[in-house]
Amino acid sequence: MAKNDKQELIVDAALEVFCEKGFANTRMGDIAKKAGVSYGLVYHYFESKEVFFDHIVERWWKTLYDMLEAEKSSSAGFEGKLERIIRFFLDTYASKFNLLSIFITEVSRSSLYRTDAGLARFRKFFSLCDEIMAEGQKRGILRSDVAPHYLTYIFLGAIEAFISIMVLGKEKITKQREQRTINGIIQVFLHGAMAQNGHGGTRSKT
Amino acid sequence: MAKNDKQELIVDAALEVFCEKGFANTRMGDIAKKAGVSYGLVYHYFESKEVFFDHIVERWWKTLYDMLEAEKSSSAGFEGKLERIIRFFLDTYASKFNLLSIFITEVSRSSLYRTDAGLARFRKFFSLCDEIMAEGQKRGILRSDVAPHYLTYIFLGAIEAFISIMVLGKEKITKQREQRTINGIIQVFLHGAMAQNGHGGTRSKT
Amino acid sequence: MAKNDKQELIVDAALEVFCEKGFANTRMGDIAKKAGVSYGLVYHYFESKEVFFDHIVERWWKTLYDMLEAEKSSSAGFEGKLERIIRFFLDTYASKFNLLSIFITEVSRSSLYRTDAGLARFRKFFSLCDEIMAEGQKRGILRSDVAPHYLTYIFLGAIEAFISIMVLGKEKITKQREQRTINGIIQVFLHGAMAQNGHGGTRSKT
Amino acid sequence: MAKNDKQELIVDAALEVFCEKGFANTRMGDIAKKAGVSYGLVYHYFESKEVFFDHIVERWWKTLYDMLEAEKSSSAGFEGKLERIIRFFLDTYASKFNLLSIFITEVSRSSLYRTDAGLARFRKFFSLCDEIMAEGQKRGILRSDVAPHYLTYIFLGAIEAFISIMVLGKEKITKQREQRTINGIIQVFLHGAMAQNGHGGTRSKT
DNA sequence: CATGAATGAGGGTTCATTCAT
DNA sequence: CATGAATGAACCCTCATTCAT
Repeated sequence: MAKNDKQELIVDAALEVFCEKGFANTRMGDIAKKAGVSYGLVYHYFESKEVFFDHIVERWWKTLYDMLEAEKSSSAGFEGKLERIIRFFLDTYASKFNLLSIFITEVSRSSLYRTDAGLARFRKFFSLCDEIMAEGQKRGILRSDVAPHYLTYIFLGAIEAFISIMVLGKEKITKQREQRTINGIIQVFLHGAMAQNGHGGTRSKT
Repeated sequence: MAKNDKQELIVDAALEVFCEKGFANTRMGDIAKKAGVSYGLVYHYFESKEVFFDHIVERWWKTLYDMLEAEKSSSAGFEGKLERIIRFFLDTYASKFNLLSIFITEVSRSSLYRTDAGLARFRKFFSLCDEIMAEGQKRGILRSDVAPHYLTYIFLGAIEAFISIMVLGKEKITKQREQRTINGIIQVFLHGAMAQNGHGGTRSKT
Repeated sequence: MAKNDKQELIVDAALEVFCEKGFANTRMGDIAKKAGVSYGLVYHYFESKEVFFDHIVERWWKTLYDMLEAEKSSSAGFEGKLERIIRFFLDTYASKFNLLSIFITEVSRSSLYRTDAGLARFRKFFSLCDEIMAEGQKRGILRSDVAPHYLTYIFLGAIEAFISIMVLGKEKITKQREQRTINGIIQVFLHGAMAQNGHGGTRSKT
Repeated sequence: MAKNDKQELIVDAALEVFCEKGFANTRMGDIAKKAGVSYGLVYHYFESKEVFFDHIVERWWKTLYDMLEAEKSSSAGFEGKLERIIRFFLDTYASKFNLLSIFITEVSRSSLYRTDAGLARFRKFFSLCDEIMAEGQKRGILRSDVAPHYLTYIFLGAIEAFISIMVLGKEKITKQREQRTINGIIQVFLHGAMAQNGHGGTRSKT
């Protein structure tokens, strides 16, 4: 446990530093200093800077996949799935800002991740969402004249844009704002941005 | 003219190398070599690697702003504006892949750009789009129960997600695919992803 | 102790190289090679070439100040004080040639030291000597119709000229020559260069 | 004449820049800019930075030698010779500060000048003064129990110390101060720093 | 004479990584 | 486990110098 304590200490420090300075500008020494451990101990646990970073990112991808898998398998209502996906990101923003910030600024489209492995991670993320969209189509909830991955791009793109702006501006999030954001995205995603289509105003004022 | 030739040569080489390797992994020597000029000449034109990169990025931001300003001021139909915005990105993808790739992977959310100046660039980009959306609301085309910047996030987020996937996968784009993408985004953005709302299938099969 | 060993090794090597080539023509690699350590170790102990040099120079100034402070506070005879000051420089010349050579050629009047801080160092050096001269005046030993700092300039100027010539010519110094030099400076400084003033020949033949 | 104009313009600019930044920190471009000429023109007149600097320094040495030769050959009174030597430096300080500053900080003891040629320049300077001192001894004015070069060191050392302090502090010089300085140096040099030796107060209050 | 674009060797500095203690 | 001294390859940048125009 003492072992894991130190290791966790280092990981937490890394999250902070990677978030604050970015991968390229983070020194292994910065992490050690922030964690309050010696220089070499970081190398005791992680063989290299890159492996260390991958370790962190990998954990995040897994969390993301797990969440999406859960929604996919779930028998819950479709709109609820969308809501939970959005809420997942917003909750993570509130509780693990560093992690989400790293994901947005260093991973999601970084040139660091323009390898086959990186592309694969990314595609799996979108694929899982595709399947949820396809299921929505099969259930007759979503229109079928648009390919499911188009729906995915629009839905995830919207979420990412929101999160990105929040991350870059280090904005605060409140429960109220969270709900407004969820409603806004779902409203427009499902019913469109056009006026007078008869459902826009019924749900909420965003 | 001979003067600008060399400088342009260097800029083109830089676009290629920055695109291929990313800012952090680009060596000034790589750029010089690719441009077929001496090491020092790069510094004759650009005082540092960072300034050089900024120069490139700044030109891009200006192009982007100009395009959005033009749409904002234009008296054209609203849907046409949306279409031209999307088309702008897709055309740039086709004609200046390197530039757009750099924008996506190194700029749009990069930690490099998490400065006040960087944030300002970003906000101006979103702001201009906000104004177009607000105008759509005033014209009665867009629903008014959603704040304009929400619409912006969804619209631009969708475009960026499309472009990102294309950039990461280095995908080819055809005229046909371009049109399908434009229609897809506009359809879902304006009319929503839901089935049986009566306008989805009329425009095109995507 | 092993720790200080390496550091001391590097400092000694630096003294040699700075002395031989001067600050501007000294390469950090030269120092490392001369010390028999790796390139990076120099930077482990000293953050930059300039800081390293300052560290060396600072130690020297301190030694100099300490010596002058000691003479100032001492209750010894005035002529003895002058003699010990001169002897201090000649002894340092014999035992730490490199250090004194660096002081003469790189510090004492170098443009490197034309900063406020550099000027302050210099003035403190002269100030301490001023006080000793002023004390000599108060004791009635030195003439009072000349400002003490004039006396300082002449006394220290003489020492520096001697040392400079020796440094530039890399001359050997013997005990005999040391004593002759001390006598020569003191004789002329105290009794003047004129003939037939009745005290020139009594002390020694220089 | 137009030719010499440009050349002189460049030399003057060089004096300013070398004085302000020192040899090592002066860029050929700085000189060109200060002179208001193009980069390459400096090279049209001076084949290299070092040759350029030598050219400047060489002119100074010649001026110095000429002055000392003139005093040596002159049949004027000995004390007048000393006075004119001191006055020469003080006048140069007033009229050609840059030149004298460069001499003090970059030449007189610089490691740049620790070559055989440099040492030779220096020795010739001292030698000429030696001869004047020897003549003073032969005339029976100066004491003969001290070797002439000792007298030289003390006399020139005093002058250099005065000038150095003035240069480092960029001090102003007035006619009055000039005379006081001359008297002070000559008084102490000739009659010594000791009190009650019967000639201190007769000349002036310094 | 005059310009300034072009060259490229060289130097200071960084920092991931290793390893003896 | 833990430390931090030690390594050295790599990279950005400088700037004296050349030369075509």
